[in-house]
Amino acid sequence: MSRKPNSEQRRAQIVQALMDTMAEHGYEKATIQLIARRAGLTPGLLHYHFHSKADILLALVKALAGAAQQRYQAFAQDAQDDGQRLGAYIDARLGLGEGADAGAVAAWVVIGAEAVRQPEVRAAYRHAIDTETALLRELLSASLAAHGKSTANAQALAAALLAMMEGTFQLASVAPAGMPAGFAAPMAAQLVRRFIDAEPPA
Amino acid sequence: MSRKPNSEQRRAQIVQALMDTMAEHGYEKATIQLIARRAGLTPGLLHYHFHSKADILLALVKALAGAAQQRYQAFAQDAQDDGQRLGAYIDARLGLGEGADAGAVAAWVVIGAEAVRQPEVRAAYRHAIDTETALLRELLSASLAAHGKSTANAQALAAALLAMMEGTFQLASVAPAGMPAGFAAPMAAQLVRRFIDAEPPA
Amino acid sequence: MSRKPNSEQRRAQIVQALMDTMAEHGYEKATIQLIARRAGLTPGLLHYHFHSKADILLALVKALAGAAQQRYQAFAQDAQDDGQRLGAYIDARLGLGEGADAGAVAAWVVIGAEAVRQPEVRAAYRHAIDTETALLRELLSASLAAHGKSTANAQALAAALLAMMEGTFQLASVAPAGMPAGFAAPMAAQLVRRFIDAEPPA
Amino acid sequence: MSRKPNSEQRRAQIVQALMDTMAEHGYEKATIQLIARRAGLTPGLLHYHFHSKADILLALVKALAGAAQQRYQAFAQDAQDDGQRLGAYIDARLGLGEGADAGAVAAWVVIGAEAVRQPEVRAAYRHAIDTETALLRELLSASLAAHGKSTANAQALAAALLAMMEGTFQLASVAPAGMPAGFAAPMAAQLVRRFIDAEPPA
DNA sequence: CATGAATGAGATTTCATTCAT
DNA sequence: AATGAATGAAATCTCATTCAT
Repeated sequence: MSRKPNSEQRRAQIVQALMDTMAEHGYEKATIQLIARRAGLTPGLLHYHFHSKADILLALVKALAGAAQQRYQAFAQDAQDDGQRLGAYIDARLGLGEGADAGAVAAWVVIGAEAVRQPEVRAAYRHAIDTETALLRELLSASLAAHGKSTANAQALAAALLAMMEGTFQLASVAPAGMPAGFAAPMAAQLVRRFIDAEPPA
Repeated sequence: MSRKPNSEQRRAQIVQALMDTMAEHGYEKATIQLIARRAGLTPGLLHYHFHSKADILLALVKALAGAAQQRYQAFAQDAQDDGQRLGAYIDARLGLGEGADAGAVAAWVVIGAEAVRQPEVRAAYRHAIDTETALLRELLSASLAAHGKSTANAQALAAALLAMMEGTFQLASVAPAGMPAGFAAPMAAQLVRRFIDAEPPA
Repeated sequence: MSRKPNSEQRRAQIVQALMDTMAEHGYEKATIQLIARRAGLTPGLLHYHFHSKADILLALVKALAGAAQQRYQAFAQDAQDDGQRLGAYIDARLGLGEGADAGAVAAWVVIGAEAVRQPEVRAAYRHAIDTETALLRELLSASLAAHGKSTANAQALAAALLAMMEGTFQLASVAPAGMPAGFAAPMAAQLVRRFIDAEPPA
Repeated sequence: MSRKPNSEQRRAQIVQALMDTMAEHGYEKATIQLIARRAGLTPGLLHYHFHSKADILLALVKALAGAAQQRYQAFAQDAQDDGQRLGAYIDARLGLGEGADAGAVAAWVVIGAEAVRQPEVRAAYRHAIDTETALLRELLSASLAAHGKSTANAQALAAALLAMMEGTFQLASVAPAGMPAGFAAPMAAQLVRRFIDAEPPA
């Protein structure tokens, strides 16, 4: 009798098409026409499933943040101690393993710039950053404590590490020359390890 | 008795207005009308002094890169050894001292995203990054050598440090909550110092 | 054992939903989606029961005209003479009694403007107006005759009175400040009575 | 050197074109394209001089209200007493003399319906109505007083008369059959005169 | 140098209508 | 009867760029 809803798939399809298009053209030049064409849909249908283009962007921000969380969960599954969990986190974010996606990274960079001007994007971006910072601080605090070190600098170290990650995404997207692919994760891990080793005891 | 040409002053005025406007609205929404209004000029005059809007953006990229160089020079003026020069660099980039400019930082973030899609912006952005990397590698190599350490990792460390800086700009522009203002420079310095201390000898 | 067709009920439901939506959003902005939502139906179903949106509008015009007729019939039921019938008419149109409906009035105003451009709406609107005029002229003629007055001006007086009613709907919908609620009917009645009293004898 | 501004003429030209187009097609179907074509301009230019289509409509409301005021002033110029001023007012609004404009009347009807749904139009419409009501009440009070009558009903009478005018515009635009052209003004004048004559003394 | 009106291409968005289920 | 996804035409609005003055 009634038609079977397929909105969820369609929405995911559209969000994915925005990501791909944005990675190539930026947000403004990722026109509804282009996104629709890439998704194999008509422009009108995009506005049937999303109120506005900005709404698709918000859905993408949430999708990327969620995917990052899942990626860490997958990487951390077999971790046995705090040090391994921290390593898993760094690998999940900076490593080249399964699921690394240059398009997603480029889209994330573009989102970071859109967050400068779109309040709603900024809020979603901040929420993702805050969640990451909290997780990272937790991991760092655990590692510091496991080595009998003070955790006073855990927050600042988390922020610095997160900044390094965001910056790595930026440089990887635009100026990949400087650092050989795959060096980011080990270097970040080493910086953290040496920092922790040199911390004063608790 | 010719009238004194004021082109250079006008161009600088326009570039500055683009920077201010971009920091608030992003690049695409920084319309010629808005830029002109902010500069106290008329739309037509902008195209008299610049061939296109993209040209103003390129001029801005170069202006910001040049200003960063100058800021380092000023900070390094009184440095007495390699360690102090490295500290001066970090302070010039991440410190809160004179000349720190939230607008310039936000504009730089937006430029980073435009570099994803505009080849000419990407080239100018890469050139700035490459110049920075070379300078930073030089400073790190000198510091490593001064401590009798191997300089093999200088390039990778330079890249990581640069990434941290770019990421700090991003987070400062959009999600300033995580790290207290002014903590970025000391934390970066400490990460570098401990890394160097732990490096094996040359 | 056939299922009972519910078309008539559905049609009435849809027409009512158009009226409510129009009173708030006007005709053009009363989209099929909005009307359907207000009726608790789906967009597709509206086109199952009506060929087009314009058709729903025509049905509404007729429904409102018919309701006005019924309202007069109900008010005039107990009238004993021509003067009471005329008073019943004025009360039915301008009074605040049972069945007065701000939404219907606002929708009628919107219909009046649509009649400016849609020939079919104009025809239906005119038909309603002509019917009203004829009835009103009849009532006025009877009252004039009952007072031994000439009925020569009955038509013009009917037109003036009808104009006052349409204008009252307009002002009540948009600028209700000027006249206190409930004053329209007595004032109209008084204007008519004094006009009739001052008419020359037949 | 600089270009001579012509915005005022252009704006007036555009407002006039909206009025003509609206009188024929209503507001929604008076597209920017149609208005531009009627004005002999390009669509882009309309948005250069007006922020939005709604802004053109607001300018039209004000222009029509202002024109009505001027028309009364012109008609009342030679009036010698209160009765003549009142007559001048009725003629200015309902008469067929110089400056009567079927297009303006139809546009005003459409504006009245737009006022139902657009708050800014409603505000401008109300302001015009309030101004008219105040003027009319003043004229009626003066006439009543001049005849030694109570002015207690001046406000209600003014409202009724204004409603009659608005309704006459409506019927003239859509259902001109009922009342012969030119009968509205005398009938309105007569209704008022007989009402005043029958009022109790002050 | 400077002005600001003008253009035109292209973007987002709306929406009545259709139709497979 | 009913659903709701899908379409495509058309609307408003934006904006870099041009150009007469």
